[in-house]
Amino acid sequence: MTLGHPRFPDAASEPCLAVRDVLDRVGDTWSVSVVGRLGCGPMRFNELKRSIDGISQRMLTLTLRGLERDGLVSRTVHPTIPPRVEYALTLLGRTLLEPVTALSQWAALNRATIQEARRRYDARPPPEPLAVVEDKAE
Amino acid sequence: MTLGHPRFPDAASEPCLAVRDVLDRVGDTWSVSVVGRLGCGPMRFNELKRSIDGISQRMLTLTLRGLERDGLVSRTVHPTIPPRVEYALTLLGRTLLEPVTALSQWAALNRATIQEARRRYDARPPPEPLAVVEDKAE
DNA sequence: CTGTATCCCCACGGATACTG
DNA sequence: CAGTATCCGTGGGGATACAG
Repeated sequence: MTLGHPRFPDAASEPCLAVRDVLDRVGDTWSVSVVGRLGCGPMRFNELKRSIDGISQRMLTLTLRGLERDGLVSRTVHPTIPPRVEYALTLLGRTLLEPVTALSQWAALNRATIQEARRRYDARPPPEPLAVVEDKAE
Repeated sequence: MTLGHPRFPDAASEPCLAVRDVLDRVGDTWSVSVVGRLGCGPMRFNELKRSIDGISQRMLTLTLRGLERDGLVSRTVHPTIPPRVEYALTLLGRTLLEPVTALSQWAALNRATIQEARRRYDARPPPEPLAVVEDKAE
């Protein structure tokens, strides 16, 4: 039953489905950034907004709501004037930080390689004009 | 310089940006599934298509092209009739399998918890009708 | 300060048909 | 078998304005 190529454990048979779950949550444009920032400690709304480059108010709210909904982030309102709302990772949210960090390290490590591969790929001549399509002078 | 709450290493200052890179590649609907399947060994196009539930021909092609472009997947054409094309993870692609698996394990482990959190969140009464809006009988 | 509500664009991805 | 081409719907996300 030995095969000619290395086999990983079924590291990806049903786990695949599980990954999609996480990615559906964390794969969007902003969740990781938010979780990342909160990984450094609780933060207020505008503090987050300022520290995450390019995020809109709307998206920050939506992202935070999503994370809160899934129990990854807690939201604490201090009923003062002006209002003060603090967001923080929950215990669950912090455990997520680990695999995400692993991913980020992989990314940091291989970013250059990937960009190079991409560059090469893009620089390839298109396969061929296929059949010469009789470009008859109209 | 001690603060009142646990601090993670800057696990997310610039790494954040790196993560986005990976997620832009792997965060889409199908990449992880494809990489996952290929983690079990090389496969042909339709073999992949059949083994990944719900993927369309178009998306399989696009996903494979993307992964190939980034040097994560190799594409080998056997010029026979009918054509035979084999896809496989490159070395780089295999290293990606690791952090992805970590993520999938996290997902598998916490899926139930998250769904429960989600259920509770959704079952919450809407904050309030705000101010009673004088629903005067028109 | 911390949001919600609207409008609007466009990229992702499905369905289908055609080709080497 | 292994794609490419086309059409099209949906929703993610930006910009802006308004509200408690």
